[in-house]
Amino acid sequence: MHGLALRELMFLWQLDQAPGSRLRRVDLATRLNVSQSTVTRLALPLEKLGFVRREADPRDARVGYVVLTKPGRQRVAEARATLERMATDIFRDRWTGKEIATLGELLGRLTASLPGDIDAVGS
Amino acid sequence: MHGLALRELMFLWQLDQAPGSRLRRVDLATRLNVSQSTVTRLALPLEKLGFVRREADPRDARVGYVVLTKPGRQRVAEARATLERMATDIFRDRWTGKEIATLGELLGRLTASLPGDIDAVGS
DNA sequence: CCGAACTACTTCCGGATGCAAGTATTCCCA
DNA sequence: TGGGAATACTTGCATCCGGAAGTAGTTCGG
Repeated sequence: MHGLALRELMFLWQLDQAPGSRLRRVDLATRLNVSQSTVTRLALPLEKLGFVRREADPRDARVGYVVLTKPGRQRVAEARATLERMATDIFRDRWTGKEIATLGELLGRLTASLPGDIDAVGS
Repeated sequence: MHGLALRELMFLWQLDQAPGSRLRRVDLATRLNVSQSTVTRLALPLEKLGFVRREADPRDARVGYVVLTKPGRQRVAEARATLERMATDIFRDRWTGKEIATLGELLGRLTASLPGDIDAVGS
């Protein structure tokens, strides 16, 4: 049918980068910059597809881990590869390494100096 | 209660910049980078608040203009002022004019070279 | 002058998301 | 050590949005 939505790839990718391929749901939410509800809802289909699996914490019954399965890791590798190809196509022959670095640095500083919510423009 | 949402300000702002303070709904959608449905829905509350008014085209009965009213223009001016204060606060003492210019130029080139839809990552 | 193609707009539908409320569990201190 | 505060998570609700479908009107070729 189709591949992963970008946000699903980011979801799996974070797990792939995490030690033990596992993350608490709160931490995953933080790293993805989304709410906990979103993590809950994103996880469901990925569990059904067998890309992630739930695990409980033996010490703290509140926390639920999301852990990347073997098929999940395989899937991330493929998706990352095609995403990297896309990125390469975008930048090759149009951007120098220095320009990319500059953009990255400026964007980092910009997000750092931005307020959390600029949605409401005072009356 | 509260002020305008950012997207409502952009809506009114586009009208303010347009010749005659009026725009066809399609063109407004294009300038705001949103769908026509969104323009329809955004316009409704703004009409009720009296910031914009509908007008028909005498030549073409299909098109509906959105035109900025006098209170609307007043409101845009206020909101723009506070938005500019916010922007000034963000950049002052942290960014040089040259850095802002560089960021703007790089972002422009980036969006120009980006594909429309990168939401699906091929299987 | 007629109908097909096109255009402008609205409405309906489904997807995505955050927040608030609810549940369960753990922490901490008086 | 008992109970309020804090934490992790899920679910319900409201909002926002784009695309498909529907309506109305215009254009153009034959």
